[in-house]
Amino acid sequence: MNYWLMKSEPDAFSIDDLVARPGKREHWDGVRNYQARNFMREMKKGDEILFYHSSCPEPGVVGVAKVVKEAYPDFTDLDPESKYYDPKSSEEKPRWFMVDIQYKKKLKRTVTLKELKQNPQLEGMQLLRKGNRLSVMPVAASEFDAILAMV
DNA sequence: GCCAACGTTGGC
DNA sequence: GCCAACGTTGGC
Repeated sequence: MNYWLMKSEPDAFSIDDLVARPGKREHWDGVRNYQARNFMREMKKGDEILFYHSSCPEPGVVGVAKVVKEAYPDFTDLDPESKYYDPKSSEEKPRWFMVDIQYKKKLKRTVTLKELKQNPQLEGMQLLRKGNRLSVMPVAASEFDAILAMV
């Protein structure tokens, strides 16, 4: 099994929004970065995901989800009304992909970015690299465990 | 709101 | 293929 981290702005879609969805699952649409897309295509059913809140008063890891459907075309890129519309995508040659994720748990409290930076076990974590802007990225099993142990 | 650090685009 | 200009992300 592999581990991942996915960022979401809680104003747009929070861990609580995931809980409120039917079946506590949701398709992760709107990723428009090739590296992030490629990571999503590597995801396997059952992989676990750290749910991260970004661009908010307290950025950090807030919960865990799992992959319940592997990568398939992100249909929002075909919809001219969508803000994720991409005229260069087509049904025959989809450009963007998404996965479905399902809620697993919410942490008792947010493990903040600040704390992550202070944990020596997490040195080298991709999230903490300077200038990192990826919204989807791999997490080492040891990092995943270390973060959950911080709660 | 600022700004660093990217990624993308497009002219050449 | 280079690179300047531009747009976006995301912490602060």
